[in-house]
Amino acid sequence: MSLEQMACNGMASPFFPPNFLLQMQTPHEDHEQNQPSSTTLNTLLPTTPCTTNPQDLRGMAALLGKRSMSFSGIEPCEEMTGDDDLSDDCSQAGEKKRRLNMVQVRTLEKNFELGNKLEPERKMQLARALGLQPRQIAIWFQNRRARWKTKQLEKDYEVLKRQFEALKSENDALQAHNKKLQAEIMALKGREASEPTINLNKETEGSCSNRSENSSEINLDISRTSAATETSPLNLQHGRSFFAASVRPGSMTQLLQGSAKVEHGAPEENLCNMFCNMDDQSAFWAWSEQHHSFH
DNA sequence: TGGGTCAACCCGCATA
DNA sequence: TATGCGGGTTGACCCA
Repeated sequence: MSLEQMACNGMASPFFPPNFLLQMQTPHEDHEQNQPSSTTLNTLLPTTPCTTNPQDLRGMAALLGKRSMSFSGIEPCEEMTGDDDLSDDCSQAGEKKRRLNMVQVRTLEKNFELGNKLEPERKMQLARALGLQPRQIAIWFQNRRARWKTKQLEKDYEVLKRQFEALKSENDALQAHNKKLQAEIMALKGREASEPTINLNKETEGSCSNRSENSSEINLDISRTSAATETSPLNLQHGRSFFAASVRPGSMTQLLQGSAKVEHGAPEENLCNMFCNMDDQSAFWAWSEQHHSFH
């Protein structure tokens, strides 16, 4: 006999004491546990809940939670009456979906907090304690993980959006400062042209060129720089080098390191990809705009 | 009545 | 090969 069959028949698990799950619940929940649980309800309700119209059970189900759910939980096989067609997991074929009651959901949530992966023993124990099929427990954990991931993605997106907007405003300020410096250079060049007698000695030229190489945000090739600036402030040919040079040293690393810590590594990887592959900026902007009304 | 939520299912993939 | 998981989807249910 398999574990699932044992749970299906309401047999005790060989791995955990019978009060394993109750021990994990808070006193508050113990109080609620005094309310009729799905298991104790079995003795209060007709012994054929699966064949009873769910609408008739809503009044009783309302006792279990704020929302008036239909009575939940597929009862153990031994509770089934007659020789209704049963699927492999003891549930009735064509049965209507029923929401889990508040006690079941709370217990499952507590267990999810303990660990979002479901070991077979825990699954069987939960199934037995909550009067659900082991498959229902597994499905609930799968769906719960999916919901958690969705929430996490929403959080990551919000963090990323704030960081991007901060970075963009910083970039705008630097662009403005760059333009101002270029204007000053233009003025100096104009003055230099009007005074051709001034000669720069070789030492000065060398230091000047070195400086221009080291501080790449000031490009003395005015024609090229201004053209690039006019067409697009973030023209990637020049914009990227400008971007890399103008952002404070390590600020990008800090930005990425400061992103939301998540258990799965993918979002952090995506962060890197997003910033490292900024060639397709139009796509990034479109995505950003598209997801603006995420909430 | 349309949209949101959730249990349940299906399919492909990874792994022991 | 059995099992579990993730992603996507379906259908029941609830609510404004």
